[in-house]
Amino acid sequence: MPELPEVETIARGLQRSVAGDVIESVWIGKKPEPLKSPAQQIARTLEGSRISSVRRVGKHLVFDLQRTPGKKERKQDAGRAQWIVHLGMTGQVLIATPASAIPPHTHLIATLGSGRELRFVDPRRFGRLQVRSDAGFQTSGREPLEVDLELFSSLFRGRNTPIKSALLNQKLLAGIGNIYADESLFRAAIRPRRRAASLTRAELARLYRAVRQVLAEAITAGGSSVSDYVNADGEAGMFQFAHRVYGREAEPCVTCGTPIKRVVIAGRSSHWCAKCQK
DNA sequence: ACTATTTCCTGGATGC
DNA sequence: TGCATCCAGGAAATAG
Repeated sequence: MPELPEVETIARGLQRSVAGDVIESVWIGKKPEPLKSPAQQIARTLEGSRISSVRRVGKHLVFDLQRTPGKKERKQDAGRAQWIVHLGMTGQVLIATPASAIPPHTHLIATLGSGRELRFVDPRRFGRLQVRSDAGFQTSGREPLEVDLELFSSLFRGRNTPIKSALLNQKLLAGIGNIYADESLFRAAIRPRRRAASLTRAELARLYRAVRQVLAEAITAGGSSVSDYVNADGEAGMFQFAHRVYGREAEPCVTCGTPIKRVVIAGRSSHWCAKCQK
């Protein structure tokens, strides 16, 4: 499941290998597509654009594009556009050669000036593609690795929802998904069902630290490959071997040996240690 | 204004 | 062995 560390890993790989390349042509599949913008508009925006950079915003991949400036566009956005990819559960953006077999559930192929292809593959079609004719894509949620403790704490003030749900809420923090929410709460020794507003200053400080630590370590490890996740070069990550609670139901806690519990919160499975987390 | 629940989607695992 | 059912979950939509 691509969350912040996985998307960051993909973005870095794409930035390294396709930034500066030009999208020459685009093929978009026929079926009901995982598109937020009309297919024609996506194709029109991508074709002929130079990829100036690829970066991550929350769980989104953002391709910054440079096009031949049109007359009607505002000066600051002259010729600028963006291609935004949300990978959902099973989405992949892969760099491939035209000769390599096209995997099932390939929804978009962008042929690059360098002769390679960028392919968007997504079996379950939870992913979403969109384009913009400016450079203004943003998320309302804050970047977990950029906020300070005070702002981080203020996001949870007055919220009666479980802290697990609050961590998953992309309008508060952008990029944390089920894996890193569970791992952060374990490291902070906080139970997932605790009401967000009930956390003490000390607990918020521990959670802040834990979130940053977990995300940073996961990025270093190239992300967690639990189901389909691979980076832009098709390689798996390693952080799944460092998970302390996620996916470890009934296995012994790495700290105290108590079997890890699993409960459903807000429709998501939550893994935690009843002895270590309060 | 918040919060909780439902829905979308398909491959892989499980059960009879 | 084969077929049906369940499960995974991000985020938008819907309900309360």
